Amino acid sequence: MQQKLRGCRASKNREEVLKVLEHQSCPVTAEEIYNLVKEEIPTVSLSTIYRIIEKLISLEIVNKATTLDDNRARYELVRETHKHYMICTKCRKMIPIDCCPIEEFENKVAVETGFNITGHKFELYGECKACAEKSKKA
Amino acid sequence: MQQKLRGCRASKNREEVLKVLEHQSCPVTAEEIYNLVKEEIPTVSLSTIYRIIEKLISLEIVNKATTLDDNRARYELVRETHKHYMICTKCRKMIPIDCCPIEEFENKVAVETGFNITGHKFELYGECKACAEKSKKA
DNA sequence: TTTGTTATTGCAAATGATTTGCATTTGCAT
DNA sequence: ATGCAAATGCAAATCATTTGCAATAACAAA
Repeated sequence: MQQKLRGCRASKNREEVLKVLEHQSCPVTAEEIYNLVKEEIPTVSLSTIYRIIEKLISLEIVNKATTLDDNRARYELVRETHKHYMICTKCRKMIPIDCCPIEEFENKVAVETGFNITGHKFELYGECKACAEKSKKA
Repeated sequence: MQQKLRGCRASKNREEVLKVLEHQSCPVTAEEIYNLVKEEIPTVSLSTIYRIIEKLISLEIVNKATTLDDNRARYELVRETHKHYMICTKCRKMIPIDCCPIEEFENKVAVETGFNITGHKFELYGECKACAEKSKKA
């Protein structure tokens, strides 16, 4: 991680944001990051979190993602293999999906359309097991 | 369209919103709808547009979509065959893609995970032809 | 270690999209 | 025509995110 931070000062806040992000298995909101960082550094402010995230995004260390009908952005570390998620429309839980059906499709579309494709976004929506149980009982 | 509107009153504003949406080939923002409706009904207010959209979504006549690092929601009519888009990261233009690689994948994931999948969202990002030309010249 | 430059920070206020309260108007069933 | 609930316009509220500014901290150079 560190080697990418050229031109930046190693602030305590940023170190802590990175530590928090490393422990996440699903994308988190700025406020969630804020609350987790605050446990270690109580004086941190939310705007600082936003500025750190902004910088990490510009360094391509962090990804921003928005989710259908949730109007807050979520962030996650850029990893070697990117992930997709199933999102429960009831409890909003995000469950990672292992594989990605898009990559080969991208090539096909690129050839057919001449569009220079650089990325994609893909999410599945539905009801998770736990919520399905609940609605059966009710 | 009309038959779905049970329990609702046929207001002029809603008729006009539906008419506007029928003429779109790509999802539009609330403000874009507002401006188009205002051409016919100058007294309409933006909050009314938001309320009409909300109702149309709950009736499953309209879909809401958010797009990568664009913080305004976009709306489109639910159609028999759903569409996906390529989005140019430079000019923000949305170009419809004909086919959908997700549907068969959905079934596979459903079986493997027990997740009851009801829908998905999928977008491609890249540079459109026009923007590619421009950056070559520069 | 001290010093100077500049990135980083906290705070409060600004912004932009969307939502809501409320009093008024309208559609439609009776 | 009458009454009631849905729909509306307006202004104010809300929520996530951004920004201005003055104070602080990191780090390179002396």
